[in-house]
Amino acid sequence: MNEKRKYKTKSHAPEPTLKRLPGYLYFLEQVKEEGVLNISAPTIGKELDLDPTQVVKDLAVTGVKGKPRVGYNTYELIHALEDFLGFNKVNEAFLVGAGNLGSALMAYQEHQSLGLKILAAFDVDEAKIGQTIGGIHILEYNKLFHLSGRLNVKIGILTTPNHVAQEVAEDLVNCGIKAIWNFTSAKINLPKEIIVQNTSMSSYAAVLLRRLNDASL
Amino acid sequence: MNEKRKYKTKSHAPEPTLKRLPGYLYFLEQVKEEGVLNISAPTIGKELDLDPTQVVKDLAVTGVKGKPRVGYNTYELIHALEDFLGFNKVNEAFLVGAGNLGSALMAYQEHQSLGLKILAAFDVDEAKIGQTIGGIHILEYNKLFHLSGRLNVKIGILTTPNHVAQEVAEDLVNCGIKAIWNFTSAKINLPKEIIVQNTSMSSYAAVLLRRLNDASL
DNA sequence: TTACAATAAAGAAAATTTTCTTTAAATAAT
DNA sequence: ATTATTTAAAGAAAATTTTCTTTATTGTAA
Repeated sequence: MNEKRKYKTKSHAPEPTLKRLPGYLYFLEQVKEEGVLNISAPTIGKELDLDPTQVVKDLAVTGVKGKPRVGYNTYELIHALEDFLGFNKVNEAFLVGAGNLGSALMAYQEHQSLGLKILAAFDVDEAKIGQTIGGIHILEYNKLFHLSGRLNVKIGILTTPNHVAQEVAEDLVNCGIKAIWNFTSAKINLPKEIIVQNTSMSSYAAVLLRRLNDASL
Repeated sequence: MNEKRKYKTKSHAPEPTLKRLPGYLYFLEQVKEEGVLNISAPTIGKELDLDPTQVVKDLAVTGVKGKPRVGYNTYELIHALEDFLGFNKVNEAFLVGAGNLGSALMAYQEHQSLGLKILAAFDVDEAKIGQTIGGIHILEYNKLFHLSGRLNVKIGILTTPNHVAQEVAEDLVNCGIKAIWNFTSAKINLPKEIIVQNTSMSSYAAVLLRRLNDASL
C-alpha cells in the first residue's frame, strides 16, 4: 500500500478543522459547477461565515498551495480535500442494527459521496432479515462473524439499541473492525487502538434546545 | 412565562459541555435503575472516560451541588440535567423533507426522551403527502404557512435536498421558527437571532475516515 | 472527639483553537 | 518597469477549553 500522496498533508489536523472540511468540499463543488476556476480564502470565508485566516489554516492541512491575488485552484483543492478525507476511495463498512436510524443510513444515498459503502447490514430481528434497503441486504447477525473472515472491512456502523451496543461493538472488534461509528447513546469501551466516533443526536439536541432556551429569557 | 428555576444554572455553558451533558444523563439513568442513590464525579469520569474535574465543571452548569465524600444525588442530578437541557418539556417541531433521513427522524422514537415532538412533516412530493410515519402526518409543503399561524412552533428540522435548504429555511423563519436543526450539507444564511444547529453526517465521516487513515500509516 | 480520607468547589496553569498582525509573493494598473 | 493592491503564509496574541492545584467540607474510623 503506502501510496504516495500528491501533497504534503499535515500529519495531525485538529478536529474542528476536520469537521469543517466537508463544508468546504460541498461549497467548492458548487462553485466548480458554476465554472469558477480559482477561489480565494476570503471569498470562501464570506460564504461560509468563517474567518479568512481560519480558512487558510484549514485548507493548509491538505497541502495545497494558493497563490496570492488568485487564490486556490478549485479543481485541485477539491481533489486534495477528497484525498485528505478519504472520500474518493471506497471505504467499506458493515452496519449493525437495521432499526429506524440504521434503515435510514442504509437508504441514505449521500454516503456514496463520502466514499462509504455499506456492504451488508446485520440484525437479530427475524422480520428484518432478508429485507433489502437501499440495495443493502439485511443478514442474520451471526453471519457477521463468517462474512468478516472473507472481507477486510474496517468500519462498523453501530445503530443498535443502546443496551446491546457494548456487546456488539466487541463483536465487531473481534471481526477485525478498526473504527466504529457509534450512533447509540451508550458509551462503548474498547481497546484504545480502535477508533470510536460517537454521533449522538442528543448532543445536538442539547445544544439546540439550550440555545433556544437561553435566547428566550 | 419566566418560570422560576430550582437551581442557579450557568447563564452560558460552553458548547463542549452541552454536548457531553446528554451522555451524563444517559449514564445516570442507567445507574439510577441499578438503585444507586449517590454518585461521585470520579466514578462518573471513570465510566465515561472523562477527567473528574471536567465532570465537576460540566455538572456545575446545572446548578446542582454535590457533597464531598458522597457525590451527587442521582435523582436530583438527572432532573437538573433534564431541566437544564429542556428534555423534560415538550419541544414542538416541524420537519421539512420526508426523504430517507427525514423519515428516519420521524420514526425515531428516542426523540421523545429529548422532549422533541414533531407535530407534522412537510414535503412537496405527491407520493409522500398523506403518508404517516411514526404517527406523524406528511402534509403538503404549502400547508406549512397555514399551520404555523395557529401553532406556536419554534423548532424546524431541515432534511430537504441541499439545493432547497436555504429557501425552505427562509420559509420556516417567516413562519415564526426560531431554531433550525439543519441536517443538510448546505450552509444556510439567516438573521443572526435565528439559531441554526448544523448536523452534517459528513463532518463525522470526515473525522472517522481521517483518523482511520492516520492510524494505518 | 479527633484525626483521616474522599471529594466538590474554586482558582491557576496548560493546552488547544481562533483571531489578529506582519511579511512576502503575485497580479494588475500606471 | 514601477507601484499599488490583493492575498497566502507564517507567526503572535487572544480566547476558549481542559487539566492541574489548592482549599474547604463531609463523612468515617480510631
